[in-house]
Amino acid sequence: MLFTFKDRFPQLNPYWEKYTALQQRVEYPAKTTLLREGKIAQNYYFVEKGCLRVWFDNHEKDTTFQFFFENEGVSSLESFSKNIPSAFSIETIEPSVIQILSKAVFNEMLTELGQNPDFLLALMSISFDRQRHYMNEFLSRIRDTPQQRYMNLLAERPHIVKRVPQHYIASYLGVTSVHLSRIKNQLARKK
Amino acid sequence: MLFTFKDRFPQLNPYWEKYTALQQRVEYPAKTTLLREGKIAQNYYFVEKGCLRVWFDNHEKDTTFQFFFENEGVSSLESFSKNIPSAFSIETIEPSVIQILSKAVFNEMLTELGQNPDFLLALMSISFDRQRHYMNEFLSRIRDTPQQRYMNLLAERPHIVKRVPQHYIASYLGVTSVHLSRIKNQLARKK
DNA sequence: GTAAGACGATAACATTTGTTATCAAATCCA
DNA sequence: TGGATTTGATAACAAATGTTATCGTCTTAC
Repeated sequence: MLFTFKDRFPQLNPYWEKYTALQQRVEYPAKTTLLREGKIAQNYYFVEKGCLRVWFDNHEKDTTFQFFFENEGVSSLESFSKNIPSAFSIETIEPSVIQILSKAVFNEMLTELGQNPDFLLALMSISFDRQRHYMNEFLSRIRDTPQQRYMNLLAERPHIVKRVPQHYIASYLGVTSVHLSRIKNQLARKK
Repeated sequence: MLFTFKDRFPQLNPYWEKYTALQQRVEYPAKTTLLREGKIAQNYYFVEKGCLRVWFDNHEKDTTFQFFFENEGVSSLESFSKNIPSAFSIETIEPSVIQILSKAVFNEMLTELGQNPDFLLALMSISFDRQRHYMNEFLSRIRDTPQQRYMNLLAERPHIVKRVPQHYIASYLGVTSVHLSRIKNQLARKK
């Protein structure tokens, strides 16, 4: 699945710095697809400025399941490492500045660091964290009403609600944008 | 999460046989709780005869997310190995004969086999399989309508529909038993 | 600067699913 | 065996959510 590297394991930062130099820095306009569902991931993307969303095609509608902002990184780890088609797409929401780490550089990194226990432990830990993250995402979809999910988002990650257009929020909550409008209306009324 | 051992890795069966001897064999009536959500798992359960369901409390309702039949084994691996409260309950559906592997024996096993790469690889592989399994379960809940989920179940695991009471099937599909009746009615009509 | 498109609110209506209640059949158990 | 419980179907109604359409405002692109 997805993974995020930088600053999660400070002991790895020296290594990271070395490979940071090998990254490409690219500016993309809004709504640019970086990775298309069904394609094989070739890069790891690190957000310097702007924001991304990760989504999959759900019978013609789209289901967003994560947003990424400055200083967060993302790839389809499964696709990236096993050369299998990605289960989701990654695209920019705002015009964004992205640092790209290519698979070639990543593989070089793996070769060099693959024997380093810190590195392997970091990889595993990242992998487990992501598993837990997605498990909780999905559980929340089953347990909570869209309204509860929206209130959680407001309380815990208000920056998302501020920066992301409402129909993507709706797609993340699992409802239509019309219904999200209703939810906001109800909440405003209650106050 | 849950995990299943036996026969998935034939190369481990010799080891398994040894510990099989240390299992307890217990008969339980129907609807007996083996592990209660919130408690710390003390055992691994292997179904010799009968069937189990795994479920969690979802705002007073129950959400079933897996069934286990003969020759399948289950525990809350996270709870079991990290001594944290289990996220779900395990209970019998039919009167069942269960083989119990205690945590003490499991730990002994770990000590003895923890250096065996086959064993470690097997553990990791089992863990990844389960992750994928639950990911797909949850994805199916988001992507598919209850009717599609029911048809999948009929097509892919008809034994479940045959043996498990309908309200558990409904809880597994994520609908009320009343609605499952409606779904069955619609499907019958179409034929 | 202006036209086109994106975004968000709202209304009217449709569809899906839940809730409660009732009934009949099957099963359990004492 | 016979009463209690479980299981499953169905009806009537309620609640949640989707669909389509309209409108006003705000952005974006040229």
